[in-house]
Amino acid sequence: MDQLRAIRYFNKVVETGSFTKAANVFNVPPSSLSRRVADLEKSLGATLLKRSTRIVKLTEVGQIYYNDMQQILNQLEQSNETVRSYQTTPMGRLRISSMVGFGEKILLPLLDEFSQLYPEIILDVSLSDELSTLGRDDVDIAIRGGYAPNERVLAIRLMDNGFIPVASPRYLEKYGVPMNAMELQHHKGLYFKAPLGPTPWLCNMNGQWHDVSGPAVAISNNGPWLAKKACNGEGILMSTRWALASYLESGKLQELTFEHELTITQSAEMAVYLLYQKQRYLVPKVKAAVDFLVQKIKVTNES
Amino acid sequence: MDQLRAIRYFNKVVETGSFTKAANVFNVPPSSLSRRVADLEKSLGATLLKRSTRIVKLTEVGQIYYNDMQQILNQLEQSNETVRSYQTTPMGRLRISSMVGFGEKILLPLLDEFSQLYPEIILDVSLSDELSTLGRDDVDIAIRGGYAPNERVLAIRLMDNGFIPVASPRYLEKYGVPMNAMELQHHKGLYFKAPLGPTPWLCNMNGQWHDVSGPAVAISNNGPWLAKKACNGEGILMSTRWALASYLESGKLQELTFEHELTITQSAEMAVYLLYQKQRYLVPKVKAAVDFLVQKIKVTNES
DNA sequence: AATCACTTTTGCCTTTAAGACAATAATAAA
DNA sequence: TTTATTATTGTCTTAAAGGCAAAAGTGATT
Repeated sequence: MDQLRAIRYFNKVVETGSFTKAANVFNVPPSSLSRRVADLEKSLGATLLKRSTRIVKLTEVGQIYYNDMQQILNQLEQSNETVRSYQTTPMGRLRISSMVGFGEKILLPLLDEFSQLYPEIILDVSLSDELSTLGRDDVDIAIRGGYAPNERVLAIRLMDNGFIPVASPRYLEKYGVPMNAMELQHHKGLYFKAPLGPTPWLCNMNGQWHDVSGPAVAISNNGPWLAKKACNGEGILMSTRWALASYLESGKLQELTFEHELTITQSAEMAVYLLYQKQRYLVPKVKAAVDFLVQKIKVTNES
Repeated sequence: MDQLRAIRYFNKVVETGSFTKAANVFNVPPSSLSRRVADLEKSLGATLLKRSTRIVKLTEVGQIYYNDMQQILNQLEQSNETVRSYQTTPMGRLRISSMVGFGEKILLPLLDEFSQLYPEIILDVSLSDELSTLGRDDVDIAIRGGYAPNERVLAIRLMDNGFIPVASPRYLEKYGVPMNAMELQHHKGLYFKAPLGPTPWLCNMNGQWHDVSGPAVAISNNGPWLAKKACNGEGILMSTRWALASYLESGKLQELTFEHELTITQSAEMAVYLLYQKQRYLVPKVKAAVDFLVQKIKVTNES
């Protein structure tokens, strides 16, 4: 029995929920799938699918097996790709996932440049702040704020992701420039909502954490909208330096500095990380993109 | 092409270093392997093996591919086993790895009992203090001191693994009972050598770490030998409570207590952990052993 | 309750791919 | 150079998967 073929059939049946539909995908008659899946079940000594004429659904062990096989097929495909593309020119579909703010501001412009360098690479970019995206190896490169999820994944620190407080000159004129962190409690706040919740204004003074958040004027996960409000003088905003760079340069917003630095989390240092699977660095398209992004972003950031 | 079969052939050729030898394993003519491996190479568009009449060796990408495939075949086999043994009585080969001290003192006696409960399980026990043993999924259950290596592995805390200082009554008579940790520096030391190096006598006094090791009389990774020396009054020994239990009970050795507790490492709390892969808990033999060991050891330890 | 529509399964034949065996080619060692 | 060993190639046989049509099963419809 061609076990792998049987597994591929089985998986497709699960995905489509039908022998007939799965058979169409492979361009073979449904009878073939029926036989192969039956072979597989026989060889495992267990029923994987509960069939009736209308619906096909997984048994309990079928579910376990399906999950495992999905992962194995995935790994196998990746290994094959690694070998096939070994020492070839970068090409093919490159799946990149990034936080939306970073993606819009920094990644996409860089990728335009990247596309010109490697026209044979087809970019497939997803911007999302959901954390789950790298979960199941469905992406070649991910850009996230913080943490390396596991040992097989390599994390490269791209740039600082620390939040800084800013306000428009107009706002500061009207309400005064806060002289120390504690005073912020009496200022209007524009709060960025990160995937893990809103971002309070925190300040560590002499080993003690203080929440110095002022009353909220607006809360959103949309950075540009909050930035616009800040420019309008509607309140003080904490966001990342890279997201605010253009406003700071044009003078529409200005950074507030305090003796005791502000942050938005008590936990470790914030940074933007590029993540990829160690093994996949061998695939030319992945290597090209990792090298390109790291070089471009680090240079920009360190100059 | 039966890709999986080709991969199995390829892997065996790598392992045996010969098409002929590998062919004998599968009871097929060498020509079959030659053809299948050639098919595989063609489908990957890469040469995996550098052949000559005398030696067969991996190419660079062949090495990469071989590593990947070894892991994939392993996973596949485990998944198959999971399904096959689902809801059956515990049976088959169960591979257990343990630290030697713990293995001899505690694990092996328990396993004798376990064997009587589950006669269909064939035990395959390796005692070793090397850390690498769980590395590549070559074991069902591992028992180690500390740390859960990665997310797919589950760690259950079995018992405390803290080191306590002991000496024989004779020694204490002759050299005096040390009244505080600092005095230990003038006492003779028997040092256990853990896999990560020897185990100094450390003491944390008011937030400050002090190395209070005395001059060494003997250093070894063999606990019983050191214990015997301690009984002979040759010096003070630090070892785990479970390893010393019998000597303490018989009065051959007695525990030394100090205001500031002694340890052998500055890092986190020491404990013995039972490790296994989450998924594999579904396999009856693994579940049976995990449940049995946890229950037995926890009960013994908490009573 | 009976029929209908759709899907899976079974039977039978065809096609494809892997195994068997002998012969050939290649090469490291003697 | 010869020899012994090993991988490869050619040809045939055997095993396994595909194709097609008919049958069986089942949820939905009338």
